[in-house]
Amino acid sequence: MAQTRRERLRLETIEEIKITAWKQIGEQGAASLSLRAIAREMGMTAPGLYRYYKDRDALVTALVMDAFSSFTNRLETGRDAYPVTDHTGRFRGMCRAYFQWAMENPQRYMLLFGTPIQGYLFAEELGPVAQRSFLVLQGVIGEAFVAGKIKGEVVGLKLPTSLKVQYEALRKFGMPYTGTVTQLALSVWSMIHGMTSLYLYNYLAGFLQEGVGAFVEFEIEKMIAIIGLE
Amino acid sequence: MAQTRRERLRLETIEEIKITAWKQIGEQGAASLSLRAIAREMGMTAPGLYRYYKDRDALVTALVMDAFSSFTNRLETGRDAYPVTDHTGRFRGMCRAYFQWAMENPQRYMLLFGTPIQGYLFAEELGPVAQRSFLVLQGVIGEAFVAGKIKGEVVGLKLPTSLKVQYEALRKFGMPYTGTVTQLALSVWSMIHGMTSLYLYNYLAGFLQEGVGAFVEFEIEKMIAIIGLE
DNA sequence: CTCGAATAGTTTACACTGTTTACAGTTTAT
DNA sequence: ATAAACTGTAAACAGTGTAAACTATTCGAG
Repeated sequence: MAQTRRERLRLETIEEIKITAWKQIGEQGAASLSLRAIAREMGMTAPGLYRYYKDRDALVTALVMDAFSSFTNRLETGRDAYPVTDHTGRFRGMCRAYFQWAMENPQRYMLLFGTPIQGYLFAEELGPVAQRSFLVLQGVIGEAFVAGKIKGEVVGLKLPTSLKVQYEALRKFGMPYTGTVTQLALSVWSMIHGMTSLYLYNYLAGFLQEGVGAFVEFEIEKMIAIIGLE
Repeated sequence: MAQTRRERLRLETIEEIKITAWKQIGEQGAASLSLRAIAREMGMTAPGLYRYYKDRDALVTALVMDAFSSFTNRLETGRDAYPVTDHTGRFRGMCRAYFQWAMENPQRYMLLFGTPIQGYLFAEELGPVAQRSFLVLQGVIGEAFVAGKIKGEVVGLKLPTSLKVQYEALRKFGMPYTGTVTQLALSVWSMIHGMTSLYLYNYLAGFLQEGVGAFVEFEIEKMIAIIGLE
């Protein structure tokens, strides 16, 4: 017997807690997430939740992990809409997926990449999950690089030795690509994240009413041109 | 008599509240800013603070405004370390100032560009102050453009009409530069903000221990090269 | 200088929050 | 059937922001 009745109920409750939490985050933002409100909506008392999560931070960590895998899955889906040989398409698909996921899940994105909530410190177990999403980006660029499809002048720009040293050190810990690729990936990530978060925090609203999509599209094409993706 | 005794004390108290608030934000982060804690440290009771700020949000707004002007001043100082004819220098100086200010005032930066705290909605009176900091960036690029010192191919990339239309509409509201300049400025802002916030939120720590400075420097030079600043 | 008004601050109170402890009820395994 | 494990509640503690009532101080005008 794989699963007793109680175990099943337990998993369902854990799920219901998270669903209720996301619902409230969607309605009122991540910062005002309240255990008591969750319990209230679930028809139970607040201390009961402590049977499922050690404390508020543990719940937040679980939410962040779920959000990260949803996010990463979306990046992969966007990438895989194009064949493995179409490096430009895969890059474009992934970038679009990034921004679209953020637009559809603004609160979730802020939870991942915004100011840590209420003294919430990045939990230990979160590292690997967070890196997985970066690996998608790095992979797209890395595979293009390996295939010789990155022909922009940026490749020529010599990395300062201080950076090269650090990136090379990472290779001994399993980093699969060269320093140039890592630098490019971090650069692209910064750009996409910058556009996304400026948009989500309403700093672009004064300049672009409905044209944010066009702005992002344009900048994606610019990145492709700069990298020299083929 | 320019200022009565009571008026002087009042201004001093307002100042002391803000100083105390910044002290606590620096120690424990912006999210856990507490009126009661501020009052406690000042040797008074919490409701007393309401004589000076309508509520917690009003205090936050005041803090954000102060932070913005400190930030903007720093950008201007960084820019003005180079003569008006040295557009590249001014751009570089401003970018460096941006990142350095954020590194020295991480909590302040997060307050400006991070997730809005506790249902705190961007206050009305904040718009102009926020835009002033963007105008510095736009001005540096705009002046270079006017002087014909932007010779990169990006200038050639044709803006989609949907974007062009929006930027041109802004010109009737006092926007001093062309659409190309605005697009470039928004792009550069996205990049710097992206690097800065990824760094501040510790997402770069896994890749770059002490080398963040080198990373940012490198990307600044890349932007200069891409824009074709001379 | 005196008196009424404005201001500054305290006390008290309310409605929230996360969390702990002690206890009761239910389910499971032996 | 019984003991152990688990799930939940009730009560309580220490925080929080904020409102109302009240007191003490300071100010400007007569």
